[in-house]
Formats: sequence, structure tokens, C-alpha cells
Amino acid sequence: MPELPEVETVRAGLERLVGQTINNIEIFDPRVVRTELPLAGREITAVRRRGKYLWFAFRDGDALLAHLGMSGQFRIGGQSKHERVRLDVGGQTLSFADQRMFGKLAFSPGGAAGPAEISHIALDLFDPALDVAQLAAKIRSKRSAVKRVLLDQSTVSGIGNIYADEALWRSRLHYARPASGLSTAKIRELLRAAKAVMAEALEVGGTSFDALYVSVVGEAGYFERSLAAYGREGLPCPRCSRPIVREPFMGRSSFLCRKCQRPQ
DNA sequence: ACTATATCCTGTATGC
DNA sequence: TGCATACAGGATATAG
Repeated sequence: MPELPEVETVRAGLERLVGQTINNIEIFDPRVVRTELPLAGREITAVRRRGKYLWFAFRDGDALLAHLGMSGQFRIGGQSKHERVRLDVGGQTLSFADQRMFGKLAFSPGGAAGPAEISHIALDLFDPALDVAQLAAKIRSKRSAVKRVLLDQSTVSGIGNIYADEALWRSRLHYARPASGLSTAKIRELLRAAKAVMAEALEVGGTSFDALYVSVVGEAGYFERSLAAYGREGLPCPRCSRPIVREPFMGRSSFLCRKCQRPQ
């Protein structure tokens, strides 16, 4: 499931297309395309990201916005299953593939600096413009369960189920603890943990459970072996050796250590 | 303002 | 072996 580290790995891989011009576009499955894609003749001047969204900024100020959803992939050159859109970019083939069809592409007029379509998406933890003190205060103002707040992309973006569970495990917090019941210091610890775990994942190319997430050249990430809680039901907690359990929350699975992460 | 649920989608795993 | 069901889940719409 591409979250911030995986999307950033993809974004970095796409940077090699900067300076190239889109020559041709083929749409094999219109379901992944939200808008018309008038891309021919556009020169890519940057590839940017906020949270789990990324966009190609064009010299003329417009942009192509993309979200990978559950299984979206950008691939340069190589073959890909489930190819939905194919672009010729400066003579190279850029494919957008997506098995589960939750990914989306959209043309964003004037969106080069920041697409209006994602104005509701909050800054992520790696954004230099992020005010951490302000974010901590915002989180503390919410009575919702802390994991719900972590996953709310309009509060802080980029965190999905995997890194939410890992951040909560690292900071010894139960997913259902009300955010408003946490001290500011604890919230800042949680944010530091979330940023740290995502930075470590980014170092090794993200987390790949299967072939659904790979880099633009088809490489898997290696962070799965470093996960402490997510996907580790029945395996020992790396801190206290008690078995990690899986519990349903928000229609998803939450993985946690019942000893380290008390509901209170 | 907050919370819960359904929806989109397909490959894989499991149950009978 | 085969058929049915559950599951993975990010974003959004809708209902309460």
C-alpha cells in the first residue's frame, strides 16, 4: 500500500523525466483517468509530492496529478501488468499500471506549484513549511481516536495503515486513545516516531508486501523486514516478546502489542 | 463537527 | 476441484 515513503520513492524515480516533453498518450482503461489529459507538447519541469499525491509540473504552469491508490505504479521503460495509461516522454515509455484500480490521474490547470484539487490535503511531516507545534495543537484539539487522526489526510498527510501502526507502536500508544487526552509532549513524540519510521522506510525503498508496490524500475522495497507491529499477528513484540495481535478498527486491521500499548 | 458505513476494484487466500 | 466468501485498503460520498 503506497504511503509517503513509497510515493516518495516513486517520485524520486520519476525525476529522471524532468526536462523531457510528453509526445504521446494512450489510455487503455479510462477508469483511472479523472479528466481529459491534454498532455502532448508539455515539458516536465519538476515532479513534486504532498503526502500520498504526486504531480508532474509543466513549464506552462499546468500539472498532471496522480494518486497511486492501493496498487498504482509508474514504470519507466519496462513491461508492466495491468497497464492503464502509457505516455511517450522524450522517447521513453512511462506506464501507469494499476491492478486494483484505486489509482487516479487528473489534469490540473495551473497546478504546477500545488494543484487546487488537493488544497484540502494537509502538509506532510517532511514538508519544510510544516509547523509541528501548530499541528500538535490541532491534533490535541480532537477527541477522535488518535489513529483516526493520524490517518486523516486533512490533518497530516502521507500516513496510512502501516506507518500509523508502526508510529503508535514506537510511541507505545493504543490506537483508540482519544487525541485530546494526550499531552502535547506525547503528541510530538508520536509525530517524531511517525517521521522517523517513514524516513527509515524511505532509506530502503519503502515497504513491499507483494508485487503491488515497486519503484519506477520495478524494484521492491525492503522495509517489511523492519516492521515491528504491522502484519505481524502472532509474532513476538520486538520490545517485550508478547505476541502482536490484530484488531479491527475503522474497517481496517490494527496491529499492536497489548502490553506495550494499553487502551487506558 | 464528528462518526460510521458503503463504494470503488481485483488478485489471493481460505472455507466448505 | 470448484465454488463462494473474506480480505487487502485510500479517498470520497452519504447517512446519522
